[in-house]
Amino acid sequence: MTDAQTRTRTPRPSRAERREEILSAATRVFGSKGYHASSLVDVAEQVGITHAGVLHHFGSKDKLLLAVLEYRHRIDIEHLEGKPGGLDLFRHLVNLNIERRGIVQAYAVLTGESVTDGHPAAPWVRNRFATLRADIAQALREIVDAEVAAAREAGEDAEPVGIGDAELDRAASAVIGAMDGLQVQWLLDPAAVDLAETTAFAIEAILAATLAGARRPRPLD
Amino acid sequence: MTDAQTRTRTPRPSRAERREEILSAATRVFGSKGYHASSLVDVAEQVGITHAGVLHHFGSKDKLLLAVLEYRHRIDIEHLEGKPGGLDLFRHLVNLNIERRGIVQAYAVLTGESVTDGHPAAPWVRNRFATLRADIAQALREIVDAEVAAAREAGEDAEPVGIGDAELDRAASAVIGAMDGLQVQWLLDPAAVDLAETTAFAIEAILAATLAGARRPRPLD
DNA sequence: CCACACATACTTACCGGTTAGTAAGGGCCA
DNA sequence: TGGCCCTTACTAACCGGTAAGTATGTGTGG
Repeated sequence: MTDAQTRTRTPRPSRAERREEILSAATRVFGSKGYHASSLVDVAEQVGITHAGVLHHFGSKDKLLLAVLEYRHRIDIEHLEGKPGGLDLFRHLVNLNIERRGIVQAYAVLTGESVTDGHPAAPWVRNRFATLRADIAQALREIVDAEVAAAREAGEDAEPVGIGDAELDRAASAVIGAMDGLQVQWLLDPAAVDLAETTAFAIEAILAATLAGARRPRPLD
Repeated sequence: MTDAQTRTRTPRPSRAERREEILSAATRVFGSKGYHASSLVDVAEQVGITHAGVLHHFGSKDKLLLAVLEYRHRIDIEHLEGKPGGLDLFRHLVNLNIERRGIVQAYAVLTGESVTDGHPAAPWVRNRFATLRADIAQALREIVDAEVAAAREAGEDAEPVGIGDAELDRAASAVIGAMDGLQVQWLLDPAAVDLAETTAFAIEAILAATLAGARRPRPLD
């Protein structure tokens, strides 16, 4: 009151700032130890408060987890800006994971944990997979359509039968699966797996197989 | 004492039988709830004893976990008998997972959980990945060699440059990753993913890309 | 065939520690 | 002064692990 410096001197974090601090800490803790193995005390002492202080902001541990997931999702789409389509989406996905090991670990741990019975993150993860599957299928559709159109324009003799939604969904699931599975291997043994290279290889392989299926009626079997 | 029925009436399970009962129950519990979220009481009451009885047989919760992993591994290789090589290995791997959802869940949960800091199952899972990677790389080697030899014999003009171990390891990692990642998606939403079909598709795609790489110097980039 | 010695399998009881969540009050800031 | 942030203090539950006692065997010597 006496002077104006109180305004910016020791700005006690506003509610929103404090919440972000807690969310950031919780992301770190949940990511490194998993949800069940983490405690509110772990999270709280990283922010410099007590675990009751955390509960003051988020009510319960489950609610904090969901807030963390939403928080990460919000960050992700902020970094994404204008959603890339087609091949750019895959380039983006490959690069995204290399940036920070912590983020990869958080996703891998929480995703793996979510398949346990009645896990609070299960609905969120399920929904995330569905969205991701749809986005990737859409990107694949763009690539396949462009490729088929190019082949047709070039006057190829192959019949451009196109490709159904089921095949695209299948390919999208395979892409997501390869990415997630490789992340786990990489986290456990970084020296044994080159994450970026192997992920790119797997995606290219699936993409090539999908394109092949778009031209021929059926590849093999 | 008065009669002889005491001898065979309630034949208390032998040590080996009891241990198997506990291991089976622990597999079920750890698989459905994860390791950290499970308690020895959970396991014990499925066998009809107390948690101290479980500790009598296995010493500690960590040792029980490791015993469960070894137990499952032993069952797996018993079912495998003479190790199949080449394409048979992949057929086996695809079919293995469809048999029982519980087993898939146990592997998925424990594998995902193992990437947390200092998890007791981490060394075991890491070693399992290494072994699996080597086995699959070997199977791929057989397939590629056979294919290249056939192409050469057919007098193709393509240069059969063969393929290096690094490429095989990369492909093997991709195969394992796709399998594991698809299992997680399937566990979370069985209606959204056809596990067998999508896994087969992914493996075929990676196999085709590997074979393509064995003929041409480099596919794309 | 039996009695005794011993080992095994388990139970009951308890320990120290940790958990999420609640209640109430203190202190800072407008 | 009044409201918000957070701490202190606490509860009830649960955890893995230990210790000690008990029932159920099983092997052995007479």
